[in-house]
Amino acid sequence: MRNIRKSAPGEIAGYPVTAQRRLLLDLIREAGGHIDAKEIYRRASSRDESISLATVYRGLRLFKELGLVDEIRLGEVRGYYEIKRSVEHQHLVCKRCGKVIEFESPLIGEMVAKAQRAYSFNVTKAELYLEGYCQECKKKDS
Amino acid sequence: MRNIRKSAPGEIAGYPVTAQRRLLLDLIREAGGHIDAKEIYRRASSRDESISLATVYRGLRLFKELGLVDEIRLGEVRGYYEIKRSVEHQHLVCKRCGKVIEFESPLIGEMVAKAQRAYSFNVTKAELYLEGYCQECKKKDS
DNA sequence: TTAAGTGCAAAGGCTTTGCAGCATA
DNA sequence: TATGCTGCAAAGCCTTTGCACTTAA
Repeated sequence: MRNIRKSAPGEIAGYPVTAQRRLLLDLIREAGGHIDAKEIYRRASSRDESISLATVYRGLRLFKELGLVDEIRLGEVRGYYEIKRSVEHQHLVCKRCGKVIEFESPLIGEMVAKAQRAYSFNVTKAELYLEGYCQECKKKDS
Repeated sequence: MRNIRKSAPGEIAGYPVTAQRRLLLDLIREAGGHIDAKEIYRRASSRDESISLATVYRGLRLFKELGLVDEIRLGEVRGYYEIKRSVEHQHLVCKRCGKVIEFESPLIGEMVAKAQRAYSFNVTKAELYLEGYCQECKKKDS
């Protein structure tokens, strides 16, 4: 983990705000939900032909370190990114059609509290991943 | 997903029980907790010099499909395997020392039930991943 | 001006696959 | 005996890195 600079102007605290970084953040914001590096690169390329995949990955790593985006995993595959939101949310994924539902649950907080007490941990991150079949896919399969 | 054969003798239902597969399953059992492909390969090689990494991966894929092992993710890294147990359990990982605590929580069941109702999903898998700092590492860092 | 970012291409990990030979059932 | 597993090596993905050039501050 590199040192993260404190205090700074611009949205990418302490780091140079380049056109590429601005573009990448915009794209992740516009994506609304989760998006992966390849898709970010594809969309970025249509606005800036010369942007490289390496820059996408370097940007994503920086944004993660700064807490601007979260890297999440859906199913077996990690490498999806989304803008960090104030409220933590969890993912429910359909194994057949790939639909992703985001939801919040107060029970998560309870579980974190329990685990902290039981194991004397200081919990900094909690992810719940649920997988199954959505209503339509249940029907289609039967 | 390949077709899984029904009804069969031996522990690897319907599939030939080869020496390699038996060895791999033994190793995963002996590991007790989570173990990754590389480490399985390393340990397997010491008992069977000629076993190949491809066989390890093919075995793991088969065991997963048959429900004999679970593939889990710890932190950013997926690719850990463990013998499937009857009771679902969750993981709590220390970001500093890497210690992994497994725990069970009845709240998971509640959350699954809630999600099923709220989104008409048929939930088949639930994973909770908690990350933070254990007691010792909290002390050391301060 | 100068530390830091960028593009390009090459390299790294991990995982999968094609193929010929071998083994289980 | 016949299906299917194995070892080997090559190929595939995704991600990172080295280097020379460019740019934000």
